[in-house]
Amino acid sequence: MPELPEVETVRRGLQPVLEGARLTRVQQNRPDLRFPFPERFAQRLEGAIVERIDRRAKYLLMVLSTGETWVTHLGMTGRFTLDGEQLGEFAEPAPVVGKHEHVSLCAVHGKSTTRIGFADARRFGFMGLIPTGEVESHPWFAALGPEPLGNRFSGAHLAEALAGKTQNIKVSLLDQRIVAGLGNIYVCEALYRARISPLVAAGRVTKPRLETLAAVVRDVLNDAIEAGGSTLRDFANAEGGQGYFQHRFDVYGREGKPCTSDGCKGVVKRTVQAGRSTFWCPACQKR
DNA sequence: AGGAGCACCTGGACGC
DNA sequence: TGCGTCCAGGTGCTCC
Repeated sequence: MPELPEVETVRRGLQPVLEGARLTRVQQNRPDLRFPFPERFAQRLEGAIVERIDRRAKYLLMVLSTGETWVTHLGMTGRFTLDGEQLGEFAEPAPVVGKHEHVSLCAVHGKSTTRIGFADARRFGFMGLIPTGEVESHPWFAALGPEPLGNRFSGAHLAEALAGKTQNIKVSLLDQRIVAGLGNIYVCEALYRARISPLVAAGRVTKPRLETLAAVVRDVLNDAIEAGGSTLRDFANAEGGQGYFQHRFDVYGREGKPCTSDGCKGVVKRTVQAGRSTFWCPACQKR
């Protein structure tokens, strides 16, 4: 399930193939994903050169020579494949490429051509084409909070954004207006590392603890990006597509298992908040 | 206005 | 084995 680190891993994997490449043979296989594709989507990509690939929160931004930016959100199960091979795989079985492939195209870079596929079984992903100068003001981006790995994200920012909030800290951190790009997994992991209870009201977390939280959010994301990088290297080195990477989490998905903290006798608990599973250690995360 | 709840979608896990 | 049920979850919508 792609969260920010997985999207960043995919970005880095696409970069050498797409940047500077001309898009050809673009094929769109259905009218919609989560939302309808833009009008004349394939025609507007055809022949364009990808100037660079950026990322904002969990969105990939392919900046095109045509003045438009091709925006892709991977949703839950969106994935790019290069020449039919999986890119940036995380703890999931190899996909059946083809069955759910909704977009395919070729990236021509000098004399080499790479076939790129986009598959998305659950179709929670979506794509857009936005004039490059209007990306920031587009509804998908206008209200987004700061990048958790950027300079604007800090304990002070959290203190300001969460002041007076009675909503619990777990659900608040999932709010993309407060910080953009955190999903369920890394919010659980970050709260665990910061020893903050997911149940506590966001506005009641003290400033020093928010400083810690901001720091561990960066750590947890950077660790995952690093792991993703090694996944990509393994993937590139692997013959026959072996070597899928099983990302390790301290609490996520570990209900009933012992807490991994030194000396803690706690057991990881699953609690549902706003319809989402929260995994946490009630012994370590007391307030 | 902020927050809660739900729709969207499919595959995998699990129980009988 | 096969069928039914539940669960995963990011975003955007509706409703209070």
